[in-house]
This record gives sequence, C-alpha cells and structure tokens, in this order.
Amino acid sequence: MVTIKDVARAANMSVATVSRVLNGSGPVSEETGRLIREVASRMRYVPHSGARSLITSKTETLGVLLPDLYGEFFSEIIRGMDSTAQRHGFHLLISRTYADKPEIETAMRAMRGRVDGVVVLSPDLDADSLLNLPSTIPVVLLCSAAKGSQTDSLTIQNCRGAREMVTHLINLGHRRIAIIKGSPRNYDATERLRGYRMALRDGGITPEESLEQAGDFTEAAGYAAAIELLAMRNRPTAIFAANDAMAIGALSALRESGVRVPEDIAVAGFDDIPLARYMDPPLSSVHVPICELGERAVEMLLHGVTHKNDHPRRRERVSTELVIRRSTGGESAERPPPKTLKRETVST
Amino acid sequence: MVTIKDVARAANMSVATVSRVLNGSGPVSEETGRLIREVASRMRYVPHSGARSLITSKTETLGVLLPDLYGEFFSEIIRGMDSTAQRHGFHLLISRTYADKPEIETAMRAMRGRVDGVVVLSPDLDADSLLNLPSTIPVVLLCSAAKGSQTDSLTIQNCRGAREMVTHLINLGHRRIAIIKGSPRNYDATERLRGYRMALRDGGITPEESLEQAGDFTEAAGYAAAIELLAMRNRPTAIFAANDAMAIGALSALRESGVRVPEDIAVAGFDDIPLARYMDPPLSSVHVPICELGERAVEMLLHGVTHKNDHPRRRERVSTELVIRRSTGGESAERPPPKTLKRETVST
DNA sequence: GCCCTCTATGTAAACGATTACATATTTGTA
DNA sequence: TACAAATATGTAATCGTTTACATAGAGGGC
Repeated sequence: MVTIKDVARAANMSVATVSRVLNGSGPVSEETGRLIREVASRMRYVPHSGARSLITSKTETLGVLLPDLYGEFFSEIIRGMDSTAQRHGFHLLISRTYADKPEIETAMRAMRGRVDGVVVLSPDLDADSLLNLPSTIPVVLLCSAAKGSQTDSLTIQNCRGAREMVTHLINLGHRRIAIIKGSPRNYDATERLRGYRMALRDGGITPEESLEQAGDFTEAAGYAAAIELLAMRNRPTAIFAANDAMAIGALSALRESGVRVPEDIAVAGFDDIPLARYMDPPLSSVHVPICELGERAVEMLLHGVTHKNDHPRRRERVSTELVIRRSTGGESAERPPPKTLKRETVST
Repeated sequence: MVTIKDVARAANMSVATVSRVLNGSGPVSEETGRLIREVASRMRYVPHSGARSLITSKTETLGVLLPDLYGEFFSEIIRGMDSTAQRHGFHLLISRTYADKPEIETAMRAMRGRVDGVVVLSPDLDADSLLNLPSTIPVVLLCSAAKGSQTDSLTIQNCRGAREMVTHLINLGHRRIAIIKGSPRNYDATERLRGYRMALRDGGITPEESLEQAGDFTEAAGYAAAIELLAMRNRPTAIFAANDAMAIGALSALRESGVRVPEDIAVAGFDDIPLARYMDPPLSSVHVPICELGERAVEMLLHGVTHKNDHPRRRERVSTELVIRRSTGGESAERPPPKTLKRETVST
C-alpha cells in the first residue's frame, strides 16, 4: 500500500509538504502543488484514515447500536441517519446488540477509538439504567425510557399518537375498543398502551383487562390476538394494534373468520408503514416519520460532537400524525396513487 | 481519555507489560497480571482500536456499500451480515451510495484504513465495470452483473426462480401471462425477466411485448402497471410481478377494480417478504433467503481477508424456492400460524 | 546594506497501541 | 558453584498521519 512517505519520496519533497498540499493547509508554491497532486494521483495514493484519526482524534464516524429490528423501521431509520451523516462527511458504524446494559456497554467499549459519538436505540425498558453510561463521547438515546438529563434523547410521541387514534375511534361511536399490545418491556409499546388508556378515560370508558391482548409487534402475534378477541362472548367493535405489523396480522385473521372490516370491527395500526395503504381495506394508522427520527438523532449527536459533549442536554420527541383510511370506516377518498405519494392527514 | 501509558504509570510498569497482560501475549507473573488488570479496570481503561489497528494493520471492520434499498430487503441483508461478522469479531461500516462507478470508487477510497474488506451491493447493470476495481483489499460483489473472475461475487438465482414460477402458472393452464418488470438497468430485474421469457418459450408461448409492463420495484409501480393491464382489450389471466412490493400494489389495483384473485387473474411475486402470507389472498412468491445472502457474502469476504486476498475467486448463487399460496389458485392448506413460521414449499 | 516580514519547505514530535530485542532475575542442572 | 535456560520486565522502533517549530531564501522599506 502506498503511503504519504512514498509520495514524498517520489516527488522529492518532505512528507509535511505533501500533507500540506493534499489538505490545503499551509502555504505551498503553485508548482509543487501541481507536482505533488500529479504524483499522488498517479501512484493512486489514498490517505490512511486510521492513521489520520489517531493524530487528529477525529474519526468522522458515528456508531449506531441497534436491537434486532425488522422491516421498514430498520431500513428507514438507517436511511435517515446515513443521509445526514454523509451530508456532514461522517460514516456509520453499525452494531446489533441485545438491549441489556452489559451488552451495550461491551459494544460501546468496542467502539472506543472508532467513532466520535454513538446513537443507542434501546427500546427495552430496563435500559433506563443506560442513562449513566460512563461515556466520555457523546451519546444520543433513541426510543428509550430515559428520564434523567444526563444524556440527549429522542423519542416518538407514542402516547399522544395512540391517544389520538383511540379518540378517533371513540368519536366514531365505538365503546368496546380492544388493544393488541406490544411487549410490556418495550418502551414504545408501554407508551402506546398508556395513550390508549388515557383516551378511554377521556371518553368516559373504563379500561377492561380482557380487551388488552398481549402481543410482540409481529404479524403472527396480531393474528393470534385477533383470534382471541373474536372468541370473546362480548366482542369488541374496534381493535387498535400497537403497530402495523400486528394490525396486518389481525386483518388477516378477521378476513379468514369472515368478519367485515370496518363494518363489523374497525382496525387501526401504528407506524404507517408504506404497505398500510395497500392493505384490504387500507389501514388507518398513526404516521411515524421514521426517517426524520434517524436524521434528527444524528443531528443531535453531531451537535454533541462539535461541542465536545459539553452542551446542555436535550430531550426531544418527534410528532406523529393520524392517517385515516378505510379500515376504521372513516370516510377517505384516498386511493393508492400511481406515483406521487401524497398523504391524507387528519390533524387533531 | 485514559491510555495505556496512564495505566502503566499507575501500576508502575512499562507499557509493554501492560499490553502483554491485557492481550495475554508473552509471559507475565501472576501477581503483575492481577495488579495491572485491577488498575486497568479501576481506571476504566479501554484500548484505542484505531491505534491498535494502525500497528497491527487489522481493523476488524468490514465495509458495506449499498444503494438506496427499501424495506425488508435492507434490514434482512444487514442482519445476515452483522450476525456473521460479529461471530467473527468484526464490525460493519455501512455506507449508502449511488450505484455508479465514480461514486463507489470515492466511497471505497474513504474506507481505506477503516476496513479490512468491502461488500459492494450494486444491482445496477452498468456497475459491471466494477469488476476491475483497483482494490488491494478483498471485495465481494453482491447481486451484480459481474461476469469476470477478478472479484468474488454472490447473486440470487433470479432466472431460475422466475422460470419456475412462470412454469407453475403455465402448468395451471395460463397462456396469457403478463410480467411487471423491474428497472431495465437492474441486474436482478433483467434476470427475472429472462427467466420469465424462458419459461414462456419452454411452454411454447411466444412472449408478447404488450404483456411486459414497466416497473421499478415499488408498490405504486405495481399498482399502475396492473391498471394498464386491466385496460387491455385482451387481458392476461396471470400476472407475475418481479418483486413482492409490485405484486402487492397490483393486488390492490385488482381489488379496487373488482377483479377476483385468483379466479379472474392469478398473481405471483418474487422475494417472499414476510408480509406476503398476510395479503388477501396470500401471495404466491419465490422465496429468497435474504438473510443467508448477507451471511454468505460476509463469509466469502472473511475468507478473502484471512487469505490476504490471495485466493481463487468464486462466483456463487443462493437458491430460491417456490412458495405457492392462494393468489395463484394453487391449492394451499397454508394458514398464517400464530407463532411458528413453517413454510410450505413446492420444489421443482 | 540591513533588518524585518513573508513564503516555501523541512525536521521531528506527537497520537496510542504492539512487539522485536535487550536485560535482569529466577530456576534448574551438572 | 556455576552456567544455561526459562521467566519476567523494560526500551525503543514502528504503523501513517498531522503540525508546531525551525530554517532558508526572497522581497520590501528605510
């Protein structure tokens, strides 16, 4: 591999001069500049970023610690992160971990010297203790139950979004509204459940335990939960699934049982994945701007990086939007349009 | 940040000894071992991997160059890559690029000194020229039209998979079979098209240009293409979409037009994304083991890394499987089961 | 002509680790 | 007891950069 020394030797110059030319730092004669650039490119010289970051103590890389995410959520959030990172000349070092603290700590340890900051996506509730990660590099906590103020953090407006959707169902006249929950240890899931309960109380309805079905964010769980609900002597008239995957599973179960949606039972989801509009019937959902979530997280992190982690901590939330389609019986003129992806929105 | 020197000073030892203790290299007395380990952990010392990789010239990191992928494909392939990488103690440095050669070259350049090898996923046909990437580090080309033997490469059995699916449709009695194509510049898409045409010819059917609708792998494109096909005076009786997203868009269009699937028109997709089985009707598709694709790519790359890129080049393909569900009218007892994800398969 | 200020370049010390080699101490053996 | 071998530790070079400081020549003002 050709190093800066090789270039210097070939150009009959010192390494310092070569470095100055290639980085545009310090004064150099126009002639030497041309010469060195020519030699460097002829030799196909590429600076060794590892060596560079050792002396500058900047890696221009951001670490991302993720749990085992599936589908759209994963790709969208990475897309958001990568695009803003690239815009600022940064790379992304991605690592999947289980969400528990020791795992995350080893992962962060392994990132020492490789990254300038880390985004930790840890939806696991117990990860609360992550707050006091003994970290000297900037950290942004994503979608986690971080209550303290030691770390920057960013979450989804889960509670409010769920509350709006359930309120919408109540306004349509529903009184027996079931929920298919996410894992009780998942932060987003518990917040959505909280929003569901708040909306019921707001509407003068007492939450009923049998209407709260367990789930784990998978289609299979949504399918199973719907079967359970159908078996009840006193069926709900609406089902709110804590995410779209489960809502889709539920739709599939209802269809097989010959239950009409929304006439017999209304169904709503959360996330508004692209496929939601292509379901039968098109699925009402709470839109989460996943890509923006990633973008914003990286922006916060970069802010921490440029301020050397010495900045007031922030806790932000990205807001959601109700998207009403046919599955809740809300009137909707929305058709999947051929190309443009305009989105119909009901704000509350 | 505490360095190895700080630890050495605190323990009253030389850096060499500290290094030896922490890496288990060279002989050390049990006592110093204990002492140093104790001091190191008390000071929360974490080795600087950048510095280490400078001298060892190993980064234990693999680069991944990806185009703008959406949905399941992206997350699954990363999952496969990350899990095998981690199993071998490697990290993943991910970068999105446009698929053209100059972009990829700059990206690879930026990776110099950061990674030990790179997986390049470049479905763009023109990327053929990537073959002679002037790279000294190992490269694995994924899903690209690499014909030469200069680089390891891994692809999906697109042609065979498509051919099997279309043959299945022919065996069901269909003669007018349409295809919704992917981008003509996409390698996977052109291979699937090739398989479609082969199957037709095998069945004694002459391919008909009007039955080959343009598409771009999005739901919206599938929707639009289906509308076109419905408008024909001589409608097809079956539609083969080059991926599931388009098949889902098509299903949605057919549903809205009151066309029954599979009675009036059969529909099939490619990829077998998890949602396929939850469609109405459940979608027949060609299963692609995306996760394995990622795993295998990393395995090939690691092989190149350990052999210092001095090894015979390979060209591998991962095989696909027909998954017949109701959308093609093939009888299927398959129901989405609550938990276990058994998959019903027709091998050919 | 002298001194000061630029400009262009070189020298060498970092950055934080690993490791070949040297040295000192202990142990084993004849 | 003495010497070789084994064990434990230290010294210093090295990886490929950047950059503070040093040096040398050129140009300008008096």
